[in-house]
Amino acid sequence: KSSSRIKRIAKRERKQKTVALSGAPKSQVSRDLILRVAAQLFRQQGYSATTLRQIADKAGMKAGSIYYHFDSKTAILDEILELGVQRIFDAVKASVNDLGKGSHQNKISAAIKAHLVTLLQESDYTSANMRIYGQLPERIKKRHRPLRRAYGKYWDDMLVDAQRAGEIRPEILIVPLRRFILGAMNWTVEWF
Amino acid sequence: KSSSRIKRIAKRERKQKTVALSGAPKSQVSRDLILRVAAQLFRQQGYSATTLRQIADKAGMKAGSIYYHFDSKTAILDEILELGVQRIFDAVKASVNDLGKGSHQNKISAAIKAHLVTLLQESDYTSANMRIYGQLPERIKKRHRPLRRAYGKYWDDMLVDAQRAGEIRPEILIVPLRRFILGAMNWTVEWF
Amino acid sequence: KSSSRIKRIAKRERKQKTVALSGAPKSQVSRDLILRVAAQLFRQQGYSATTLRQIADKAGMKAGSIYYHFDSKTAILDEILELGVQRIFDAVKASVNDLGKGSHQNKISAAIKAHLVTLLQESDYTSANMRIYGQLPERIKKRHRPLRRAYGKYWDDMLVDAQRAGEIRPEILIVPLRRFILGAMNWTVEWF
Amino acid sequence: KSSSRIKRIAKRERKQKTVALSGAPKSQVSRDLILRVAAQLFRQQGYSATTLRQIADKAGMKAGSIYYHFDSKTAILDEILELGVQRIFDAVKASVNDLGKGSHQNKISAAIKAHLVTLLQESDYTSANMRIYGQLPERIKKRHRPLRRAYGKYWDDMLVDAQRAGEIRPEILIVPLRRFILGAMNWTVEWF
DNA sequence: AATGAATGAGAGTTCATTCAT
DNA sequence: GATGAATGAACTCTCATTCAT
Repeated sequence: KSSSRIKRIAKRERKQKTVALSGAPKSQVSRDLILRVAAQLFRQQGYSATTLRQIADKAGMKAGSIYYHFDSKTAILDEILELGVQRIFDAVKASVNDLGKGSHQNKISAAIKAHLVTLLQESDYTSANMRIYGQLPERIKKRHRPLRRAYGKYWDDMLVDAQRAGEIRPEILIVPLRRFILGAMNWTVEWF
Repeated sequence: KSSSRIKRIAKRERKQKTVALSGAPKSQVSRDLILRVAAQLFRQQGYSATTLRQIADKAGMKAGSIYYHFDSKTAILDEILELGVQRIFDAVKASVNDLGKGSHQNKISAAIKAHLVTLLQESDYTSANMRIYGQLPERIKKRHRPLRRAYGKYWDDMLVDAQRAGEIRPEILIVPLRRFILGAMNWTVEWF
Repeated sequence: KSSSRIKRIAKRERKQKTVALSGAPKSQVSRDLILRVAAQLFRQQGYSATTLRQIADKAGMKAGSIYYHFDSKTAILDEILELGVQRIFDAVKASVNDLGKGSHQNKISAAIKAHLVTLLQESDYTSANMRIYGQLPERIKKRHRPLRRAYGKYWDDMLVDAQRAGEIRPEILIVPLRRFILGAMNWTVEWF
Repeated sequence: KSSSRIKRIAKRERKQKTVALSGAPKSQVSRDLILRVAAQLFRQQGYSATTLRQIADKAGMKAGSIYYHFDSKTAILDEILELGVQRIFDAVKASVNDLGKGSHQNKISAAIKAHLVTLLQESDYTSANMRIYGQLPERIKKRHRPLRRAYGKYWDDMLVDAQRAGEIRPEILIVPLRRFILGAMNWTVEWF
């Protein structure tokens, strides 16, 4: 375990050097490719039904080569899981900020639009998220809960503000409302 | 392939005889237990992340013993997949038939109620169905398509009749309507 | 190990009682049937490719039932291995003895005829012997060496007598001669 | 089935390239080693009594590693079965061709010599063939019948020619004659 | 940056064997 | 005498992972 940690750190340093030297990250291409095909396969077949060899095949390389870019199969999963949420989160925040000052309704509107657009654009990552998250072992889910909670909190805050401003009826409970909105949006991606 | 089908049928007949004689089903108990715990695990972790040893553990037996009751892991899956749909289908048909003559709205109402009640009662089987069906290899899904199609057709017929009778607006497309109704109902089970 | 020995003895005693009471051994029928079908299967597929379930199927019973008659799969094998040699040995001895006084050539002639006739009559046992003996683990072969040696010795004695009487040329070595005769005869059974 | 055949061919080509480039065959060494020790074990213990772990042990590797070189246990068997016949076939053809023009007797003589010499040189493969072929399931034997038939036909043609030329008495039936010759030769290998 | 070859842990499965009935 | 149900050990096979090259 400890030796693996050391190796991981060593690898990271190597990578940063490469980036620093070339200006344009070289291996980044393969890395992204792996992530994308992995996300597709995870979505179609589930996480544990997907083989590293399948991923490697689709990415045009051999299974062993993946380990130059990632430490393990879970490392790929982790990154996909994070990307899926993070990209939406970023897009939503950016879109709401761009709005500057607006009614709460406008903000929520913008957030919904940004969420949906990103969802469909990055559908590999996001849809993989939807499909497989529920079936992952607790150990893995735990690592991603903070980010997911943060995104939930962001919505809750937005909705609470709107409610305080009287734009949402006072008797409505915020948390179920947020769950309903996000749930509804997320499953649109499954309709296609 | 055909010989395996013959064996399956032969086994079922033998079993029914035993039940008929003794009153108390003997090995059926183990069989049902295996099915139930397998459905639970499939639902929680997905099909391929679930081990036969896990199933056996939960059922209080050893992995090898499962093969006295089922031919393979897929055989368990197949039965779960079928049970999940069949039980709902049966309940819905029975409920609609019991109604005898009634308005189309009443029939649809009864069907919805029966579907939902069975969904929640047999939630192991039905919910396993929902969760894992999308990620199974084509080869397996193919086997279950006929039954699923038949159930869809049953609803379509019912809805078409209602539309002809003027109880559903004429411009509404039946297939998307049916998909929406079933989809909405099925995902209620995930809310809990 | 020791408890298994005790059980085996207990079983034997029980069996002898049954025989003593009924006069005509009852379970002997099943026993013989098992031996015969096992010999056939061993011959066709080899010892370890043959399952107890296959044997049981062919004998019209269930795998577990075999254990009423035999202690183990090897016990069946042992008996087949012994029967194959013993029956031929007995037939040859009887045939030679029946001859009373005769030339050595006549004796050898009679022995050959008896060996061949029995070989073809009891072809299940004898042919199983031929085919599988060479591939058995040393541990098993060891148990059957004494009987096989005894049969070899019987022939050697007969041939030595013939040689002393001048009916076999003196420069011929007996052991290779015997091996050639028996080998040639045994493989006739494979020709059909 | 067809995809597995394609893979096999693809693998062979890749390997030949490697050989051509490096001069020293790399993984071919392991492959050949596995084949050789497997043939030995199959011969001694039969096919189904032989474990992949036994093969791996003798080849100085772990059981799983075998699957880098072969698709399955049967794939190893198939190759051994083919090699055993093919090598003799090739040697016999070469030897007869080298003879150029000669009497039919000379040809047959050369064929017999080549068959015997190869039989004893490659005794692992050939002797494994002899011993286990008879006990294999029909499914496997079927795959190897064409090659075996071709070799039989080669001898038949040669013998027919000799008979037409008057070097074999006309009343002799060729097929039994060929069977006798090949049978007699093949069993010499068992004498040692 | 990538590959060929190997490994070890664990998967699904088979099978001789046991034993209460 | 025979069976149904279960067991445990061992089997073939898969797969994430490693590492020299």
